[in-house]
Amino acid sequence: MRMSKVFSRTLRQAPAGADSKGYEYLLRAGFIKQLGAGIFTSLPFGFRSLKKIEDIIREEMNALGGQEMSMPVVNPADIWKETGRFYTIDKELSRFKDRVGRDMVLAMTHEEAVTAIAAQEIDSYKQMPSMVYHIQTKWRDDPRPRAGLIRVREFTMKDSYTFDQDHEGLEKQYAAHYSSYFKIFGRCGLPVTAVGSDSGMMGGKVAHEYMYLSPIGEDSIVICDHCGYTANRQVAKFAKDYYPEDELKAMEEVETPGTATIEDLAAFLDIPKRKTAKAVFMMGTYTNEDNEEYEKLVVGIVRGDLDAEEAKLQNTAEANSLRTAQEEEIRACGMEPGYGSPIGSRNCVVIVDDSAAKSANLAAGANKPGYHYINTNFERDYGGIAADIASAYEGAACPECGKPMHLSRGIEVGNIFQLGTRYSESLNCYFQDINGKRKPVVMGSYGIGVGRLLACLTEEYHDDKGLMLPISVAPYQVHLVSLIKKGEEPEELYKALTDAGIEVLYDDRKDSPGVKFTDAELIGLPIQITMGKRTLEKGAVEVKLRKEEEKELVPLGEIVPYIQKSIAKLEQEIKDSITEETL
RNA sequence: CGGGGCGUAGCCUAGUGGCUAAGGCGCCUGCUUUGGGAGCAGGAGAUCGGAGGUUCAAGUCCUCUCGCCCCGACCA
Repeated sequence: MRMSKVFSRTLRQAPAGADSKGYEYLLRAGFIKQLGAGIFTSLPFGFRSLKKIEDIIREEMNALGGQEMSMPVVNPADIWKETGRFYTIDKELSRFKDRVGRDMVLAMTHEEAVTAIAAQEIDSYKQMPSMVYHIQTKWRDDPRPRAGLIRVREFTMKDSYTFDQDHEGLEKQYAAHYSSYFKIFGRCGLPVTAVGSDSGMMGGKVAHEYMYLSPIGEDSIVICDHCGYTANRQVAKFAKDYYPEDELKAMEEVETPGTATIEDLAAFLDIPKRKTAKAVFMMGTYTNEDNEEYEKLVVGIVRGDLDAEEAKLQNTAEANSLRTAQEEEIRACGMEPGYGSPIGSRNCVVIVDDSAAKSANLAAGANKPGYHYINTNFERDYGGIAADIASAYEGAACPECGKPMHLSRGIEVGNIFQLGTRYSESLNCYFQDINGKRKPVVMGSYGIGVGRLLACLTEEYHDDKGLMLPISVAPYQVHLVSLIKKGEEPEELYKALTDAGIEVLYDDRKDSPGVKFTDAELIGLPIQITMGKRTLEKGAVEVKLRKEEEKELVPLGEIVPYIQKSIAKLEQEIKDSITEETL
């Protein structure tokens, strides 16, 4: 490709709003262009990188026996109604009506579509195990897109789906994906950590997320350096201390003026925070049998020294979603904000973290401003579901080995879910087993955000001059900078390299050397060749790797094999860095 | 959905009631220049996001509206 013909242009200044370096360089180097909030065009450079990522994914999916296909972005709403997600997912799912008034949705994922198709294709155990995938556009009307390609509304996702006759088969395909994903991210050069995760709207039980650790990440993940336990904070377990006591003391109301927070209460009563119980009030959205939505107050109780984890609370409460409750809503259920506890409450779901359930004689709100009870005890004084709803914190004890864990920020670039039979049952995707028995197909679902992966790579691979993407995903392999005004040498070299199958971006522009060098660093192709009068007189060109400072003088006659060797070496470095990971 | 910020040429910005909206980068033409974002000369490019209003006069003030960014809520 000739720089003089490239459709996009490089920018000297970052457009306003480019808040991270990776995003800034993607814009400045002309990889992407924003069209609306969370809506981006991939310009030719960006498109080439994305295609390379897709090809890596494609190869690895094919290696697992996946069959590529393509499912439609627009789905009839019926199938989404059958699985219930038409009703349980909020505005993130865009709905519209076609010309005759039929409900339609823009697919934000394809469990419904793939299951509906599989229901027609699969009817025998002999057809499984089976796996299909596609790399396709998704639309999710996220309330707040941000950080360039990290969180967008329209994006490309690889999603694969597995079909098995039993759970054992699913586990095999799941484990195969688990390893395959490490290979994919490894081949792209992206370091990732797999963490146990919340299955969220997907349903199902087992799920992992692949996290690129970065301070700009929006997820908090918990890591035990000692034994390797990792989990998204939304589901992270940790070893809790309990404080049972032999004697359950009598509950007693005490006046505690101005103690609406746990800190104030503990100080006022002169007790440690762990001797108190904290209440969080959320409004949960539920769906009844007629698919009508209704709200119910969800009360989470955790011991005062811990915090509640909303995702855990939502899962335990089996709510579609949670939002912070307003004061009137709390009072309507017989509780008092700031002085609240489930004692005497009504019409609400009470979830009690085991930290509070298994600790005795805690101080809790008396549901009356300025008053608390002391010596409250779960089951004696109030009921509810005992579960783990506490949030893991920096230094919390590992649930596996007991050593302190730490928190990190991460960006989710991929996820894998064991769906089970949730979708096959609701969409009637059944098969006959070897005994002729009808059973629902056991499914798995596996995603990778292609654009987000590129965004993470640009966060990982840049310096103060621009991008430096790994050769496996860079838009071209070689940047040929010509400083020659007259003569056919640059054209000949460009042709020789291209003829040898090397991907070359050839800067044939009339601009000054400074402009060309700066652009070459900004775009950051892995290998840079400079052809100038200075070295051409000696019959040589200069070769430099983007990530290194040293320049090499290479005679023109040897340049093609030299570059081929450099490419092979860079590719080998990536291969060598890939570690095998198994579940 | 709550809070904050910003919309002036492809990009960055100035202009805070008064003459024909200013500058830098980029772009076009010509000449010169060519190993680190060149120089000179000439030129094109803006219904100042949109609508309404106040005023003798609005990019500037007011109202509404649309869009974008950030924080929070939310989210695979």
